[in-house]
Amino acid sequence: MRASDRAYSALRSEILEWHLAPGTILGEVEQAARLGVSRTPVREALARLSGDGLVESLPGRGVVVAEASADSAAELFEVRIALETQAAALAAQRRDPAVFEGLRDEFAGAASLIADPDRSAYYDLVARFDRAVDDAAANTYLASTLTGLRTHLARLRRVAQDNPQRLAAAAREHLLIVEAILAGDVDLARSATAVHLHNSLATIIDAADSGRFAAPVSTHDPAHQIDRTA
Amino acid sequence: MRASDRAYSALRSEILEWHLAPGTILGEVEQAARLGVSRTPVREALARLSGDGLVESLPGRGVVVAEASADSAAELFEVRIALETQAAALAAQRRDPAVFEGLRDEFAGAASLIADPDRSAYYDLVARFDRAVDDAAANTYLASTLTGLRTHLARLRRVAQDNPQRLAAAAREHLLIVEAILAGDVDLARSATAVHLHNSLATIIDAADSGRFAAPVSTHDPAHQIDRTA
DNA sequence: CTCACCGCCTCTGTATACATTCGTGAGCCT
DNA sequence: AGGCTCACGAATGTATACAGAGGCGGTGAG
Repeated sequence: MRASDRAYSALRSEILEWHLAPGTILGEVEQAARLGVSRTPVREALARLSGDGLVESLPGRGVVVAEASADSAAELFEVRIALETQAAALAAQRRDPAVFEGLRDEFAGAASLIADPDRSAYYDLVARFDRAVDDAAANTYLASTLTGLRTHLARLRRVAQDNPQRLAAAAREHLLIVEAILAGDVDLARSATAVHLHNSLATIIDAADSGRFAAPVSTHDPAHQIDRTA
Repeated sequence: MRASDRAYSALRSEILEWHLAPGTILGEVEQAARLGVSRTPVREALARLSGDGLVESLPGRGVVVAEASADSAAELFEVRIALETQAAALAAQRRDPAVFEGLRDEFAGAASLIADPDRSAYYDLVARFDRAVDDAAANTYLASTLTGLRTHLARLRRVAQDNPQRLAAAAREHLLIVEAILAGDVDLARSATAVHLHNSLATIIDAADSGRFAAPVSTHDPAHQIDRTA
């Protein structure tokens, strides 16, 4: 694997998992030393992250980790609802029934996945659902744009933890979307997706309002963290 | 201006203007020599172009200019319609009337701009309209995504030349969108945008079907050296 | 004590040298 | 004659050296 890929992956997951807090300055030399590569791959990684919108390159201040707020979540969902509903509608027209029959059964039995304190199995199911919709929609622009948006979503979800009740409701909403796609019901696929995303956003806004938004998680060596309180 | 910015701008316009045909291999050394910079800024430019989706980096074959077909135009518009309608709807809610009153008058008198064989004034008006909608929608994700999509559109428009009748119709469609936004009519703004984009795509598909899509490829013009004094 | 100016110093931006990998072509073997 | 293998070469990927610009701190003056 290329050093630039490793640098990109490392920085990307650290940002998504809030090990690197918004506002953190990512100096090339510092990151190169920390990641054990030279400045060149770090530069390439930072350029890719900038393209993803995960970092901003401020003139004079270098590259900093982008902000993530409840406001930006609302903006994100204004775009995401428009695109996911379109993707669901296209998927309802073009889907391969076999794939979504499998997903229907999985979402129908998702309760056991949610019961597991480690929810990675459930999130994995959702990820497979997203990919199935993207594949069925058969639109590269749509898929790549949605992938970018979901990246930002993953960053927000980290702080606005879903509670079990919400996850159970989300599973039912997903089930309805899958059934609509299976039935080839374009309008219902669109509406069910809009409802699901509306509720998801409401959950995030709710978490933000109750103050669960501000706590960045850091399991990393504090020596590598930059003090933002100064 | 940085050398990497110059390299990016130069390559970007050459791709958009079809001076670099789809499938052209962009070797780092070759481009560095041609543009008069070293490989480092060229690498950064190619990385940004790859993020824009204007080039693809094939493993082993290097970086090649991305394809552009009528099929990809259809895909592009599936996304673009979803987002532009959303942007128009948001703009109708949040617009500053003064800006759109000015645009309304300009589109109402656009006939003279279209009559001009050099249509850059008209295209400039459309670009200002797009920016005004983006500003009014007040959504950074939406704006940046649309900017990316419009980049690809500009590449397609180059080969599917709009005819004067189509441009006149487009100006009327734009006028209706502006009026809807001014009136704060969310549904009409959405619908009028959908109609406009539907017609735009139809024009492109039509151009493709009548063979006007093929190859306006110019020869390799060494005069495209970038101006280093700028 | 505060503000402004100057200088240092670190940072980014660029160029270039080096290594590694992959494609291509030729030659040999089957 | 065709296919496989090896070697050469050119390309990318990486590291590092160098230059310029900008920020920050120190010092001096008001």
